[in-house]
Amino acid sequence: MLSKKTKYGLKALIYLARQYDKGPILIADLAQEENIPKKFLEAILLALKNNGILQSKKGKGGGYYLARSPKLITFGQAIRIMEGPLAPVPCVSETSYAKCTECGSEETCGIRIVMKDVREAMAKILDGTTLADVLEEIDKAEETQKGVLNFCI
Amino acid sequence: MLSKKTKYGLKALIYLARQYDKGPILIADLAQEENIPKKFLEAILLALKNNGILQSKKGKGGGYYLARSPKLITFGQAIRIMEGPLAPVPCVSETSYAKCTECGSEETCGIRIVMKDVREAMAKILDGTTLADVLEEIDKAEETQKGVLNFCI
DNA sequence: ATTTAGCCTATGGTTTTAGTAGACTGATTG
DNA sequence: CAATCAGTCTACTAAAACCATAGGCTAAAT
Repeated sequence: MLSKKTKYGLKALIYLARQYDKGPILIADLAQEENIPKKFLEAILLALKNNGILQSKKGKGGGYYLARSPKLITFGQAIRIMEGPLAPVPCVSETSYAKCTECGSEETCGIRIVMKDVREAMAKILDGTTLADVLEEIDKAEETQKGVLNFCI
Repeated sequence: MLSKKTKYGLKALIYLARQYDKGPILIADLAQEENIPKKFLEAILLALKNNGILQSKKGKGGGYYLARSPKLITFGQAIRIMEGPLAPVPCVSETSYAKCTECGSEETCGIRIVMKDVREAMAKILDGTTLADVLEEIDKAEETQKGVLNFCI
């Protein structure tokens, strides 16, 4: 399960993606708009900044904004920053491999064999989905919803 | 990341699958063989028993054994018992759905749209992989390893 | 110089994880 | 029947992770 931190972070990124090229957004506004504790959000955005996803401007007219186009930021990148590696076990992680403590031979570990597939399936989706993709999917879903609504009326 | 509890549990299940129809296995033996703290393993096996994956016999000649054929026990079943739902967010869980706290409209939530795909991909693998499958894959991997070894000699 | 708004450090509460201890119960066997 | 064996139950603890909150510091704009 994703932590609240990660969910907050993803919500913030989607919000910022929608406001892309509209200049810096205040933490306070973002927090209020998305119902996220302001101080907690500060820490999250800072982490995303320190990892190159966001940029910030201090002082009046300041705020946070995406470091690059929504087309170039993926869910995978963001989740790894906030939640850690995607891999269910460290020994199948591409981005931060580590030997499993007392897991005899790596090649013949049943857990590893299965989890390798799981990691790959997750990575394929999360590294293949950009913020721009998500905005598009949200818009599509909203259109569908509107259709349902009209149908009901 | 899988918890140690889950890894221990999976290891135990694979071990018991290999010993299937060889009668009950002692917790103590399993713990020693797989390097798992005995008391911790006790609790794990009990949970797996209470959820219908394992059965046990008390007294002399007792121990634990699979409740049914390794072909009928999947990784998905076991992981859900020890780790909880596969879904990254509760609102896409098939086995224990729950509304996400303050996630406005479910249909148009960007996080949900993506995580629905992730859950499906994971479930497809984990619910499609039985203990019997894993044993087979391990054997295959061991054959390959032996080949590598012979080649080196 | 003052205000604005992000940055940094510290702290606290709650929950989960990992593990331990010890008494209890049910089954077997001599 | 009693001794022994082996799983079951209750309780507890230490450490880590998670979810925040408080308050002062620093950089930028006017």
